[in-house]
Order: sequence, then C-alpha cells, then structure tokens
Amino acid sequence: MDIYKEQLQRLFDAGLAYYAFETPKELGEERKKARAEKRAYRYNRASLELSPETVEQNLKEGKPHVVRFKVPEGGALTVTDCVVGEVTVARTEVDDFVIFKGDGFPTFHFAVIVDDALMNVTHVLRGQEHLNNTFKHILLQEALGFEQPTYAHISLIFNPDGSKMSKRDKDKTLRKFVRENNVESAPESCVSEDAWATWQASKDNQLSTDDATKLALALGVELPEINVDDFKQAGYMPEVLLNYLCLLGWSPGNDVEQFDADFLVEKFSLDRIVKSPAKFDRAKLLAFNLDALQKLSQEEFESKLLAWCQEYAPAFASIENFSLFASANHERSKTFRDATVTSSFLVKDDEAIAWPESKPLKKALLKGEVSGLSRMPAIIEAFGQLETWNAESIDSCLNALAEELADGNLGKVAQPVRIAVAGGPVSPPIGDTLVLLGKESTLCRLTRCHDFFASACDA
RNA sequence: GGUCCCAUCGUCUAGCCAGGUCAGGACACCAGGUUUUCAUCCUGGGAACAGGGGUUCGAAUCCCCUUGGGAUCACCA
Repeated sequence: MDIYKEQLQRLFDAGLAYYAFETPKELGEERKKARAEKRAYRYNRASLELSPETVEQNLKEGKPHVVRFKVPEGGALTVTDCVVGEVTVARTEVDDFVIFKGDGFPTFHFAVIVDDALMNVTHVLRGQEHLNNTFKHILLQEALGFEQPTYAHISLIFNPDGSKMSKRDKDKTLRKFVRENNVESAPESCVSEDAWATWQASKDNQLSTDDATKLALALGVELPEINVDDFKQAGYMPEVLLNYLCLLGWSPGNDVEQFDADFLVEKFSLDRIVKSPAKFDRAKLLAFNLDALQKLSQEEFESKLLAWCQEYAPAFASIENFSLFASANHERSKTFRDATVTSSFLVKDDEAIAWPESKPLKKALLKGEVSGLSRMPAIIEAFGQLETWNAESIDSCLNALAEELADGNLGKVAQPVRIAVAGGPVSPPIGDTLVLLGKESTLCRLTRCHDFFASACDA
C-alpha cells in the first residue's frame, strides 16, 4: 500500500493526477446522456477546474473523492502487440481514468502497472479484452518512467454457440433451468434461503461454487466443464487438456497437433499465435484424450486410473482385482470416467441389478426362434460346474455352449449373459466381466434375471 | 452508438508477412470393413478461402469498401 501511495505522489508531483469529487450517481447520469446522444462518454474534467483552495477545502471536509490520472497532451497512441500487431488510437479516446478509488485503494490499472514494473515483468500475456486497457497502461508507464513490457493479447475462447466461454456459464445454466422449470425455491438442504433469494434478486449475484454444485446435483442439471478441475473430474488427463488448449489459438505447423509439455516449451513462440477467437470443441478434446490413453502402457494406465478413482470414484478404487478392471477397460475408454460409467454394475449389489426394457435387451433375451432367455438354464448349469473361474475357462465354456446351442454364434450366448449380469447391453469383454464379478455373483445374477423374465413372460 | 480487434471445410487450423503446386492436416460427419456388446481399429468419401472492387501476366496471400462476428467504453479485476 505504501508503495502505491509513493508512486501516486510522484504523479501528483508531476501534475498528472488530481482529485475528483463527483458522485457515482452524477457520473452515471453523464454516461446515460452521452449514450442517448450516441457519443462516447468522456469524463468532463470538471474537478480539474476546481481551484486549489476548493480542493483543499473539500479534502478537509472529508468529501468523498477519487484520484484521476490526467492524460497528457500529445499525438496518437500506439501499442505494439506481438499477436495483434500495431494498434493505434487517438489520444482523446482515453478518459481521465480513476487510479485511486473512494475507499483509498488503487484501481486495477494503477496497481497492475506498479506491480509489473517493480517486479520486473517483461512479458504481459492476457486476453484480448484487455487490448483497450493497454493504452491506459502505457500512459501510466510513461508518466512513471517505467519500461514498457512486451504485450501479447490472446484471442478469447468461445462456446460452440459463439458466446464467450466463461466461469459464469455454470451460473447461466442453472438460471436457465430454474426459469424454464419454474423452480420456486431451493430443494431441501442444498442452498440456504438467503443465498437463494440473493441469487434470484439479480443475475449479477452468482451462487458460490459449492452451492452451485449442490444445486445442480439436486436438480439433476449437468453443469458445463469450465474450470480445470471440472475436466479432471470428467476424466481427462491434465496433459491432454493443456495440449488441446494450446492448439486453440496456436499451432506448431507441419500438421503436428498432439504434443507434450516438453515439445511446447521448446517450440512455443508468440508469433504463431492465431488472432481470431476459437470455439471450444469437446469432441476433439475427447478424441485427443482417447489417443493419449491408448498410448499409455498397461501399467501407466492402471496407476493413473487408480489415482483418478481414488479421488472421484472411491467405490471403484477398492475393486479387488483392480489390475484386471483397468486392463479390461483400457482400450475402450475415452476418459477415466468412462471406465466407471460402463462398469457401474461392478460396484452394485447383486440384488440391485434391474433390467429396464430396451431394444437390445429384447433382441438378446426375448426375440428369435430360440430366445436368449431359453438358453439361460443351460448356461447357468455349465457355469455352475466350472471349477476354475478365469477368463480362459469362461471363454471356452461359452464357446462350447455357443457350439451346442447356437451354431457357434458366440453372441447368442454371450449377450444374454452380459445383460443378465450388467443390467444392460454394455460391459467389458465377457470373460473379464465375469471374472471381475466372481462366480457367485455371476450365478446369482443369471438366476435372478432368468426368474425375473420367466415370471414376466408367464404373466 | 463511439473506439478497437477479427474473418480458410460444421469445428480447430496449415498456407498469408517474402503473390505462381488439384488449398494440406486433425476432430466431427457419411459409406464400407474387423469385432461376443459398447468402444476401439482399418479403408474410402463429401466438405472452405464471407461478398465486391482494385494492384498484378497471375491474389486465400497485398490495398480499399461492404457484410458478419467479437471486445471495450466502471470508484471490477
């Protein structure tokens, strides 16, 4: 704080700063008027006209005030930006902006210039929304005699619909849902009444991250992934996200798209940054993640998957034969989460498996000249007699059954089994699935499934 | 509205600065194929220089205009 004050004093000494006493209300009206007259709003420098005595007097009376920067006379202003190139603007476009607020703290513009200069910052990379601010910054640097850092303004990232991708998107998603479904109040025990009321009062009041997450869960709303941690939780690898993000606005050329951090460190250069904004394409990120997962060795995949499960899906982390769980899912997962989604039946109780009707289910169990269901007893019987319970023995047992019951068509016996144990048509390869489940659970589920449909058919 | 920025397949982009190959790749999409499900995997396909003027023997590339998109205009950072 003392440092800011000290720098401010230098500006006063040079006659480049002055006190202003207008209230926010007054300024707001000025602004409105300017807008109505279709011209840009400029501060009118009224306080600059005040005599030193009046200023002194006002200060003594404790009149609320700010400190403004006095934009010096001169020609056009030019910023040289590494990405955008030279940008020139008329000096009159820059307002006598506030550098110290009514509360006695410096504004962002002032603080950032002092901070950067005193910390010897050489490169400023930031979003393109700051491009216009840069003029204020170079004016301040000139006034304080600071060296100008190298600027690079990076284009923004958009959602597929063209809107700016922002951390506010979660809030927007929730609001939309609440509005469209006429949700009057927060579901029990997730957001306090007060918080809800504040939130609903204005769209400028965002819910806390915690509350937002709880509310989304309670309402069953899918929040978009925005924060880095959201992507981690969704099962993406951090290095893939980095890779993809870099590609949104930069490329090494030579048709190279997938690379690691080392490559980036070596090849990255500001002059290859693309000027135009990019849309965030989740499908491509997903494809990149798949490629990266497939490149991992069995061991790497297993340890990374385990780490992910421990953090986000503990039920899976405690799977007995985790190694098999990992290998069975390696090839077919696009994200770490995929493995847990398509294998959710593994962590359910046998009694919790249900068989909601669906096309593939009907096809596998109920349709055909000889239905899958009718083969079930023979399958249960054969499995019951299996002494060793591993992928090889199960597969060969299944093959034999296929030969015997379905002209060697393995799908005709494997698919009913899959549905019976998983409750749906999707699972890892059947041998691995059954080993993971264990003989007891497998038989239990097969029997339950058979009974369930047998009684349903009778009725 | 003022000011500033941007513009190549649906999407991300290479090519542009130092005009001259069928405008290249990736994702997505479509069609085949492999596979016990899902996914993976393999092969093939369609797909773009926003529009109009210039400059030039020649323009995606240089210049101008139009159109479209975006940012910003705070006692927020």
